[in-house]
Amino acid sequence: MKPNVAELIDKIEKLCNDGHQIESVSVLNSSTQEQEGPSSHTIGQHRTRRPFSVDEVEALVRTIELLGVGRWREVNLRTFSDADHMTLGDLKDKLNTLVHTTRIPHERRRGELIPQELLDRVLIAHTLG
DNA sequence: TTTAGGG
DNA sequence: CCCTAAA
Repeated sequence: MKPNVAELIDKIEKLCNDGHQIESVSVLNSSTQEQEGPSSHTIGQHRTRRPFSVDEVEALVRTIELLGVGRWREVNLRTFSDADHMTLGDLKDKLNTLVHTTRIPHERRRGELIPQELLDRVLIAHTLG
């Protein structure tokens, strides 16, 4: 039988984190603050790049599985409520890139649930590199 | 204001 | 990430 989500997530945490586990699906400002710095997200014509951490991707996919595709507003509130630098568009864009980088052929109409296949592939991708 | 797509 | 027509 193929490994379930819980196992994959657990494996990821052990490989990527140094012990900072997660409890629920919510954003955690772990040590993925990158090299930007506190004042990086300041003004400017455009926001600076902000790579999603593995935890953020995990939280995003899990929440989408729960609510369905297209409910970015809800996803944002449920999972990235405190992440001010996260916009609804960022969430939408992230799902698009994930689906494409993992090469998952799948119609993502509004309200449709993201298959666990996505989470699996995403986590595996992050695990193997 | 949020969705949904293209830029 | 940004821009923005539609809803």
